[in-house]
Amino acid sequence: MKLQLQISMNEGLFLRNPEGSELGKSIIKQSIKLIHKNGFESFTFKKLAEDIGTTEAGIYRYFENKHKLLLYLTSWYWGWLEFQIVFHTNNIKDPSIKLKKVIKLLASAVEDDEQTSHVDEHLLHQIVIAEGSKAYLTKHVGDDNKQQFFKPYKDLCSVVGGIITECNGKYKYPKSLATTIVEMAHFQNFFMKHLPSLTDFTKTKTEADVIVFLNELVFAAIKK
Amino acid sequence: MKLQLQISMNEGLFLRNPEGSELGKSIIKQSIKLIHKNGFESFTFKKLAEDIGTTEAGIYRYFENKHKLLLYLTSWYWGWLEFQIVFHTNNIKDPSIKLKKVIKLLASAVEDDEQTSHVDEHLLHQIVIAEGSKAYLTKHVGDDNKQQFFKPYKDLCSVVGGIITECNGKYKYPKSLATTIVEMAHFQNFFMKHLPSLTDFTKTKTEADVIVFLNELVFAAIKK
DNA sequence: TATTTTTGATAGTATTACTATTATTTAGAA
DNA sequence: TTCTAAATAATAGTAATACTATCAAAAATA
Repeated sequence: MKLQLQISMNEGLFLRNPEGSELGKSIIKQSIKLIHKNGFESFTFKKLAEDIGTTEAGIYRYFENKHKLLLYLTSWYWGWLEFQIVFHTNNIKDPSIKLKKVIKLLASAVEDDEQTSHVDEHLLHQIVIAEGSKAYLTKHVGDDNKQQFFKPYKDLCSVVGGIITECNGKYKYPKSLATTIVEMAHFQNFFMKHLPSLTDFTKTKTEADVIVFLNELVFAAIKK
Repeated sequence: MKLQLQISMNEGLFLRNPEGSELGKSIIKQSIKLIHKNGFESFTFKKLAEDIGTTEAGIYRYFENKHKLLLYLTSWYWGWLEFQIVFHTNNIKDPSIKLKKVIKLLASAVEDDEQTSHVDEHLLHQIVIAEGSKAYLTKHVGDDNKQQFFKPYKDLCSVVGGIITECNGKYKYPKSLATTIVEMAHFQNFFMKHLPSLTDFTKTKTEADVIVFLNELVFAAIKK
């Protein structure tokens, strides 16, 4: 049996649902490759169109602009990650073990998931590390927020915050700690790779170190 | 006596030193206002030139492109902040008190500093919160790093890391904790303002809460 | 006063970020 | 199978962006 994982997306993010056609799926697939390769700044719909073998206007029928596409990709990622977390922490009773699992999932390189054929989760994870914050670091963050574009991100943080509260109901900053974990899982990975002197992981340069750092940080903070 | 604080800048950031002329200083002054007002994405040299009353080509004589200008502004900010930290923690013996002072300086809204007439530190602080990470979240982060463009940021983190080590010489992750403090001081402020449900500061929405959160986080982590 | 440096004015190019139109292909319903 | 509607391809065009180049005027300096 082959299961297809479907992530429900905010309809405001696209003009036409890319999941609904072959062209749409190849827009997603190739945009991930292209953004990963050249970065979001130099990514254009024209280059994407050439890559796919369609026209610029063809892409615009699906996405209003490249920022919406970035929001789509990051939303997809956060939705997917929330599912991974819920799935992998299912049946775990002990909230501390759950939280450790979550940190591991957040800070580990992701393997490509066969359940979602047109999305390369490994590349997408790298994109979210390097470009993810650009989704909300804009002047229109307020408008985008009103349209619920950050809901998947918020939902994920909320899940993590919930587990923190399960660990220690008296801890006063579960949400802020959750966002700290999520952001730092990415930032420490980015720094380790590109500006290693900002981290303490210069020798090994492995995600495992980031995980230990985050674990110690979090469990010290919520210790009863 | 009026002291003028001069921050030494990496020469690779500009083509002509903006500190050296009136036009240069107004480029700095107005770019801060304009980026603060409309955000970095919609900021162009043309608009800046119109604001100042010079031409696009006039700006290009000082800065190669707007990314270099952003690097210039953020570098200036980190240099200035490092000075503030060294200055305000001078003579403090107890490293814990020092660290608290640092967290406060990092997470507090900055007042405009009269010592630097052409730079509005308050606006610049807001810019660094909202746009600062775009300075290194690029595909050319490696090249920029080779040219030492992130030295001021690294130096600041290094100072903070040093104080952490003073507090507890056995703590294994002083650098990563330092970058966590620096980044989160900004991110929590950003989230508080724009995506408040990601934080626990929804009622008061004040920096004071961020400071308490960071203090608790940091001192729990480095507790002996 | 001569000369170097800095600025202003103008022009021009390639690329980006779109919009619009029409023809062609494809897929589904009758 | 044929008709119809939807999706795509092909082409064209525009305004703005991100620059570069040139030359004259002004200002500073020697």
